[in-house]
Amino acid sequence: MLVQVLNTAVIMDVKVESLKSELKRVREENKTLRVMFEVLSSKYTKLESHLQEINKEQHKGMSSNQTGSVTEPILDVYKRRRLEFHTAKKPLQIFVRTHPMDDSLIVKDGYQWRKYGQKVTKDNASPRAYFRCSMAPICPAKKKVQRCLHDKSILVATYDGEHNHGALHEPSSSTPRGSSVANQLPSIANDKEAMSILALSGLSQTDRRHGEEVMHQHDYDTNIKVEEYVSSLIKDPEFTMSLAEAVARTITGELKQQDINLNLNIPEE
DNA sequence: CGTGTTTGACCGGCGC
DNA sequence: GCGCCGGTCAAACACG
Repeated sequence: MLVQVLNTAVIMDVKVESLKSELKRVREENKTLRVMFEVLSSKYTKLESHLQEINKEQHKGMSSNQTGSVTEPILDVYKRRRLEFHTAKKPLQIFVRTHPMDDSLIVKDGYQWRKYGQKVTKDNASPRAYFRCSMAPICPAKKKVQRCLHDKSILVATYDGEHNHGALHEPSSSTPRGSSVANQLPSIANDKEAMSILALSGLSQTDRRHGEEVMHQHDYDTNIKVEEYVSSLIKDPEFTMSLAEAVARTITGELKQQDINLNLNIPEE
């Protein structure tokens, strides 16, 4: 009799444990799906407004051009715009969050840069620093670094020209000069500061993990594409806002769940 | 002394 | 033509 009761208790314990782990798994999945949904709905809203804009333009075109010329179908216009967007030669911009107390204009990107000028521009009180690549004797690559107008802890690096040399400079054990920009050599793939680019946009833990996986590939071209994509997302206030809301909701949701767990006496991980 | 930074001067494009 | 402004040059300076 006693043995039977004990057996039942053990079976119940096992069931409770499996249910707890299942609950944990579902909670994690739910969290991920919620963030994904927010991202998707944000993109959908943006696309919808974009489509409306195109429709308006097409109506304008039809009313101003009613002499019988063939108007471009909406989808063709959209395809053409996408093509224009992707082929447009705009300078690459990356955003790097630095320590608030750090007032240097140093962006660690794996290349060796020599500063050749500094200017205060009209649109931004923070000075803009000009750098040239010093890894190769005649490398045409240049970059400009300036603090963000709205957030002084963010550095905006604008890249011009392409490097005419291949491999990135590996971190050197020797440190020739303390304050030199040339000492900023660590590869972007291993640089936590570079990863803060991702943190800027308020991405979910899942997205950050994905970002880290991508950034750990030792392929600079891929890194540049990721940075381009991330910086375009950062520049989109709608995306940032909806993500911030999603994260806030996730956090409040978790707090509520903790309350439920306390009431049910379920331990939180 | 070599290498990199700082900073005022200079140059060229652009708008009026 | 003129003035503004961003980008570059180069002499002076700093540092190890």
